[in-house]
Amino acid sequence: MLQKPPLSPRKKPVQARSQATVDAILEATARVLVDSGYDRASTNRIADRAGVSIGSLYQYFPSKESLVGALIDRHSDEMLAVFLRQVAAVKDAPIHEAVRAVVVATVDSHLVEPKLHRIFEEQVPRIGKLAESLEKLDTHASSAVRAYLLAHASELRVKDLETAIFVVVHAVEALVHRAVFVQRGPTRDALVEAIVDLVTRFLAEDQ
Amino acid sequence: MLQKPPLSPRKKPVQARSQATVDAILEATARVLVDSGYDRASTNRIADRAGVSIGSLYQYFPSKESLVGALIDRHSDEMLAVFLRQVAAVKDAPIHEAVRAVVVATVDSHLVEPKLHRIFEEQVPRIGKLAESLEKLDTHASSAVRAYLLAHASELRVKDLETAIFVVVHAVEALVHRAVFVQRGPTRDALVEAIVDLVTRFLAEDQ
Amino acid sequence: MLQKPPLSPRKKPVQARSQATVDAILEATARVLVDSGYDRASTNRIADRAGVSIGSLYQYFPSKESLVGALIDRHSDEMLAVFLRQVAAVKDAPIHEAVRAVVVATVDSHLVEPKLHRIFEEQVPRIGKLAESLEKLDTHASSAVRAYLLAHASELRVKDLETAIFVVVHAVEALVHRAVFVQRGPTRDALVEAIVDLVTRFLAEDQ
Amino acid sequence: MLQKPPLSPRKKPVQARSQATVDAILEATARVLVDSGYDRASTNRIADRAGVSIGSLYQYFPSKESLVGALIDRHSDEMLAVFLRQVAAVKDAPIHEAVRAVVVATVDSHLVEPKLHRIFEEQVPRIGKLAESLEKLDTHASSAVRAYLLAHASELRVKDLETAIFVVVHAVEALVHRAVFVQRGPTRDALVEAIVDLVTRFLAEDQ
DNA sequence: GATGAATGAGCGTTCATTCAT
DNA sequence: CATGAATGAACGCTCATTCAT
Repeated sequence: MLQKPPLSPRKKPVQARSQATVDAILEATARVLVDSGYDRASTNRIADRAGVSIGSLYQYFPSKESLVGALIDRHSDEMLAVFLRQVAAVKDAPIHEAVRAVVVATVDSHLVEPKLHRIFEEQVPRIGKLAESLEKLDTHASSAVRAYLLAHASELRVKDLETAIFVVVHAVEALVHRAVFVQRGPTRDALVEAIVDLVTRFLAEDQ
Repeated sequence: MLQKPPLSPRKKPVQARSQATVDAILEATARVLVDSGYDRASTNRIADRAGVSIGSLYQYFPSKESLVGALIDRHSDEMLAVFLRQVAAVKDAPIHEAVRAVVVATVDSHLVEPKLHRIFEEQVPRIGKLAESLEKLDTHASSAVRAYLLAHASELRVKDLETAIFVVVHAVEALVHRAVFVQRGPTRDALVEAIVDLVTRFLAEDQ
Repeated sequence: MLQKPPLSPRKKPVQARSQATVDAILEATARVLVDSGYDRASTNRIADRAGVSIGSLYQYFPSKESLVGALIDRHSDEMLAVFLRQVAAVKDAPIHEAVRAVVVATVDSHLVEPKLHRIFEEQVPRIGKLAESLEKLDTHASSAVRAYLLAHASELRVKDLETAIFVVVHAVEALVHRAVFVQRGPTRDALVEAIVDLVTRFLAEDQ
Repeated sequence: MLQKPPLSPRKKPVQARSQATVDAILEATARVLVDSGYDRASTNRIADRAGVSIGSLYQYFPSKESLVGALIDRHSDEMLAVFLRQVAAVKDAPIHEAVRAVVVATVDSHLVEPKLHRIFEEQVPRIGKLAESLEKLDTHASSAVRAYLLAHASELRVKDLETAIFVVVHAVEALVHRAVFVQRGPTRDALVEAIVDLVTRFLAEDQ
């Protein structure tokens, strides 16, 4: 379901043109969402910005929901790439270091297109297929965390692994979201330290 | 709930009639939001459901935003009442017990009108005045937590109190929200235990 | 149809109260019209400003049209009073002096409540009974001019008196309206001179 | 009136379809205004009458104001064409003849679509952008008069040219409007004679 | 395929007017 | 008589979607 790098080279020219159109539409969607917000992001406005007719837009995306869903998917993939790259580097590191990497990676992934991400989180209704798209990131992040924790099970103080994953992933995500987007409250650095502390103490005994 | 002491005797009967209408409108708003979601909750539909003309609705609420905002305020007050009542009971209790009370109180407050709460969290765009209303609960919950932590500062291992409050309040809220509403994931009881553990270890040394 | 000074003193007390209410409503109408314009001057807003219930407003005025019509009548009476007082003073004066008096009187009558007058002229649709009310001033001004011209017929160069009256009254009115309200164009004094010149040359031979 | 020289060949067929729709909408606007008056001329009614969806109306006119403004512009252009054609023919004629031509041209221009013109003058509120559109005719008529008077300055008795233009244009317009639309009063022919007399005596010495 | 004109249900909101109290 | 809560038709306008060209 993810569009990975060009694995199937057949019909490239046609696909290349199509892909360019699709990209233009998705780019326009992102820009209109950021500029106008979800409620005022009409498909006509998006087609205009993409330099594409509204008819063409509907050729590639059968509904507004599918269009926004595709953009969310694309954005999730980008965030996930940032997250996984950083987390992969510490897959053998001790817990404290790994936790810090997860928190920082979460922050960095939130900085990919922060305005767009904020609109996804705060304006797009979590309904129908959009809800699924918006959950995608969690699911994949959970997998990465699961892999690490399974490999380091002996160092953990928590017993119920699935619950721990759930707690860690969602606590980190919620706190980072607020750290990145909400003005009031502690500085971002102070928060990162606190989140690392919170999660580390939860997962492992003091060494 | 009306007419407590005769402080302002003028317009009392008038107000009673109005209040009934206002209540009917707010009730209808809640029901329509739950049944149809925020996007399909039109003011005309709400007025219909309230058994009231659209004109009456606009006599009491100058805009859809103000109507939803009023309902959010009302709902926040109810949740807050549940939360504060339970938290007040442990204001002198040791940290572990207090944290458990906070987590359980958060869960209970989420069960006041869970479907409505979910709409507020997941469908109402965090924009303009609605954003403020949606923040109300956090602000008040933070105050309660602040009061407790200030009184128990000597027992805490965290130094930066404001950061700790921020972390605790938002982590608990985000995790409870998911515990209550999202089907996949651990059982609610397991989660409550884990959240208590997470927060307790963060705030205080093992005794 | 004009309310002249208290000619029928019976039932004074009752009428006094009613009259006070009516006056308050008319005053409020004038103020709301000036502040908000005709389109946004709702009967509810007017009743509010008058410190009177909407029900009472409709007790005295059966429709918005009748309310605005009454205000136009009242305003026309005030303008007419100013106009007639000044014109009466020159009823035996030579034409040039009389014409000047008419023009100046027209200007002065436009300054009674200029903002209100402008709204009557530029925003109130000339439809139904309102059209009649708005014509009232013309009719009475024409009568005054007619009386003068009849008395000075021998000095006139124009033969068709009714046509002359029509031309004089409406030309003066249109030009004075623009002189008073429109920013672009000549200064008011220059215009007054020109209007006097226009009308004098039209009515009489140079002496 | 379309497609004169092939200057911009792109979108020509497209434009033709659009232009037909725009024309239908403007025509319907004129008819609805005449039939129902400005206040009852709703955009939905106009779209209905044009045999076009309300959405199409708003594709071409972003607001009711812009729609009525466009119609006023179109109508002003038509009136102006009639006026200028007749006035141009006498640009070298002596004053008396030129004045007569101006008055007759003003009458004729008022007969282009008299009912519509009356609506514009008497029902459309002179507010915002509509005020500008409604002034358009005056401005252009003034220019034509200015050109003539400048060319014939030596024959004039008035010294202040701008004031004279102002007086002539607005007096003629106001009187013609009444001559054409108001039932009571002198016959139209008598009025035309009187207006010509009024203006001629004002501008020039008897020859 | 691409185009963009066209659609129309539905939205939030206003306001002259009525009528039970 | 006065009140003001209640009414509801109607308004200007948006936008996801369709379909003839």
